[in-house]
Amino acid sequence: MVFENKFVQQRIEKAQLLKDAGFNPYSNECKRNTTIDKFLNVNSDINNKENKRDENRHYIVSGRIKFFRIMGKASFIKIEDESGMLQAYIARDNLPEGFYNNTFKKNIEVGDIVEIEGYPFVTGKGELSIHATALRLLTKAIAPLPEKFHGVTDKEIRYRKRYLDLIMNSEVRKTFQTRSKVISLTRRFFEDKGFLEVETPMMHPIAGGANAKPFVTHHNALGIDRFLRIAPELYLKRLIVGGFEAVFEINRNFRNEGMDATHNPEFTSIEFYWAYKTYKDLIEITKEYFQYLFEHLNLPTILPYGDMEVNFENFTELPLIESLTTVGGIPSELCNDKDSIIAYLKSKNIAVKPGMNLGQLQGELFDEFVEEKLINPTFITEYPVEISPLARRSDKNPAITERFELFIAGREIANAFSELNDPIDQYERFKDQVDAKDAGDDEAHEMDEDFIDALSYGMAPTAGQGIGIDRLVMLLTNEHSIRDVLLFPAMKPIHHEAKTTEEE
RNA sequence: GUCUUGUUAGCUCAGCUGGUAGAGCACGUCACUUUUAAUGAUGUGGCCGAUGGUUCGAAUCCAUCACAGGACACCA
Repeated sequence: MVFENKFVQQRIEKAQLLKDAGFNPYSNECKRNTTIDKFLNVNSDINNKENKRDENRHYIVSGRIKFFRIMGKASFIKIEDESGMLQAYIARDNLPEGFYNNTFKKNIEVGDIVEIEGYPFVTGKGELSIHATALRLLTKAIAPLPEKFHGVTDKEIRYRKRYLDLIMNSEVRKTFQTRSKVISLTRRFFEDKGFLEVETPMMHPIAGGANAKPFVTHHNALGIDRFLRIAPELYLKRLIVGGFEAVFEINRNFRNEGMDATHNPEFTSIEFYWAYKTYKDLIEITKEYFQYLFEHLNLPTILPYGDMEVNFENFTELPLIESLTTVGGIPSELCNDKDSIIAYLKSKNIAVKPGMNLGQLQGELFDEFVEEKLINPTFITEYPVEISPLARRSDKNPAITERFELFIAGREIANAFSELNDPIDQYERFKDQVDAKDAGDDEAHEMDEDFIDALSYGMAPTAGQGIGIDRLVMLLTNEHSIRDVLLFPAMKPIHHEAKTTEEE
């Protein structure tokens, strides 16, 4: 039963008593004329006034009751709206006859949403408050709020019932306000640079653009399966072929993989593609982008993240192979020899999968010995071609690609490269991926013939980049779980008894 | 996927080597017209995550399962 809890029952009764007394427990008549933060700002001068009050000022504020202190014939309550918290002084003799004793004290309680009419004054203890001349119930809460001091701390409740988390933990709202700002600033930044925001399909006939397992869904009318997209990349590049020169898309990707502190099955990224540019230009625009974000979010350029301090004034570039030695401390002579790397990894007790090529092994060295040491923003460049199936080869050295990944606080934040636009090279690389897939790699790419077709019409030299928005927000808000920057993170369903027995 | 730690009242938490459940907040009743987690008095409130087992007896011991947190593996 949904409403069987005794506290809920009690509150439903109170709602009925209010209804019987002529008060609609779900009234729609809102007369609010100011928000709480405005009230507090506008009336900050009250403390200097005679009697510390001004009965000529008249306000109506609304909010949820968070504290309720009855002191006999008068009470203090605190109400909270989106902008802040305000104390109200509710005295019997300032309210209609009988309202205080019969209605307010008996049937109004913590959790209810009310509207308070009155004038500003400062209490004996010095708190700017509203002196109520009227109080109206707007919404009766029939579920009791969690404990007023500790609030909700249980992560499971906080994620499953985010609304409760938001009611009880106002700093959580700030995280999501920051997230929202990051997204709108990102949109504005790229629009101001002349990029066009586009929307490409989320249901793909072939899941491409990344190495990941897709979700499968079904189109009934066509009788065919579709994949939820794992990346928008291949569609955005088709648009560059079509003649758009700067496009971006901010939206969700879906990957059918494990969940942990940095992975949610659906996550938000921005990908942008820029014709007649190279990854060098992307390094510059990325620096500019971070500067823009920090400026508009008012963040300090030396940003704390956990135990770390990240200096955002100091972006550096470092070729991957060089980083193995200078950051990872790996002897440089073994970094270009397969067998030496395998021996080195084994000597460090790291399992090496059979059949890895040189590029993959270098990537392995980087992941093991370098990545977590890159605290200040670092563009790692010159990725081996074997681990960059969609990136353009360097003209000087065909074994490496014109690519970078940006690392901050020991984590990858962005991935970018000059795009491969040679259709025959792309075809060969897809074929290698198909072979890998046949050999059991279920994250390898499939052959996307239409994409090859598109490239064969000619794609202007283009640079493209992806940034994981969730992880970026984690970094900027000093959060350490992706679930704390997602309003409704993915959670397993709770199996009820009846359902479990049914399944067995 | 593996390991590990949790799950007790609406919420935050106690509960010893097995003997039939405890606090604070909230809620009910009473007192109190300037409180700040208001205070004082008093009372109600529990299928101890689920299922099985051991035992005369299980919140407590064992097994399985569910969910969550953390770590590792994979990945963005």
